[in-house]
Amino acid sequence: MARTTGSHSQKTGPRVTQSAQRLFAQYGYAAVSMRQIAAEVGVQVGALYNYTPDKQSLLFTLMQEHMSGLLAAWKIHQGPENSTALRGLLAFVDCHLRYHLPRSEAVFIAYMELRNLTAENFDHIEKMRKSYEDALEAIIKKGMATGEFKVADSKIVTLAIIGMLKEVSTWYRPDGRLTEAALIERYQTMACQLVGAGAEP
Amino acid sequence: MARTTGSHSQKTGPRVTQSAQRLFAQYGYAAVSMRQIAAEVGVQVGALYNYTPDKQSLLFTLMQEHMSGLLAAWKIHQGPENSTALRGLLAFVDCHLRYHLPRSEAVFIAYMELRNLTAENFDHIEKMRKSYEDALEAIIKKGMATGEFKVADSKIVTLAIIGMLKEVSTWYRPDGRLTEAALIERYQTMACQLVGAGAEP
DNA sequence: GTCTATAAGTTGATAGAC
DNA sequence: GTCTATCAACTTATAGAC
Repeated sequence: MARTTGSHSQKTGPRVTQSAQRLFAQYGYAAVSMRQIAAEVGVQVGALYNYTPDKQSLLFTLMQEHMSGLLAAWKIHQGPENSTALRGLLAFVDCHLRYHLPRSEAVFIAYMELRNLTAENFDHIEKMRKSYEDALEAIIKKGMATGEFKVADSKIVTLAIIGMLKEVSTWYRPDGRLTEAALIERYQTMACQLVGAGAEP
Repeated sequence: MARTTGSHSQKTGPRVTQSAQRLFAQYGYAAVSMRQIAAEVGVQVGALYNYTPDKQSLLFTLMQEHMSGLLAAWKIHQGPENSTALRGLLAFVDCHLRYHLPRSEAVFIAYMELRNLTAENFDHIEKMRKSYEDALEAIIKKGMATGEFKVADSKIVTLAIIGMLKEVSTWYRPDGRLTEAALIERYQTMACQLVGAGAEP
């Protein structure tokens, strides 16, 4: 299994992705050069093109995998179809925060770099974002139908909850005042207040 | 009052600012070149430097004026010191949305371009942002003290309300389904729900 | 105040040696 | 798989003519 001198293909690939993620999150896609990424990985710039066809693909892959992971997490986490809307809402808040809080770099990129995607890459990501939003709105509408929730406008409340949850990623630190569990509980309470649901079960 | 050929100083200055604002909002600070701004203004690149010492100042001025305007708007809008916390909260939501909704470009820049500020420029803007956040938290704490609000954690609720309000700027369009007044009312209601206040007065 | 020309450096991406 | 060398195009900012 002798390899060519200097071959590290089992390691360099992931390192390229990780370095791109870190640098894009810190400085922004447009402000980061391929040479900076190469330096972070520890190779020369030409070597990067063994792992990505171009800079744009690096960004798209990061965002696409982040959103796929989020939708997959929700699919697993949402539980049975016949549960109550209240349980669905609590699960959504729980799932959202558990997925986002340990992924601050990917979250930052996902929200900040949409405009640096090419048109077709943007459409792809936007569809995924929309389907996530729709998952929450479906819960709200269900709760309105069953009478569990008292909501004037499902669209506005959906966006308000999403906004409230997104904001957490801008300040949360793992070593902060609140544990993750305590934080989730507070946001579950606030989500319930926004939909006019009594308390937690 | 004869002017030098090609002199348009009374017009070019504002146009530089406006063009920078539009382009930074659309493509991001790092992705926009001074040549692009010049082209949008309708001058050659050298002429821009009659109006700004450098590109960074263009960004800083835009953000600084946006935040100054916001704080000034709140100073006017907040009303008498001895009013109720509930009135204060309603005024805050009203003021926030009325200021932000017609300024989508400046809002976008203010939230997206913080990391492209130099360290000292960032500190300056961050202080202003913090004082705005503090204004809301003061209202929440007052309501907790008077018993108007039932809130477990003033910091978290402050951030949740800010997050909910910020999110509006990502989708609001003046020609949308809801009038500005109707929108404000819905967000006032949701803010009241988050602080555990009864209804609007 | 605006222009053109220029400085000095960076960019994304490719070709070919090893 | 990685390197070096290279490309053409682009970057911010300045100098000096008009």
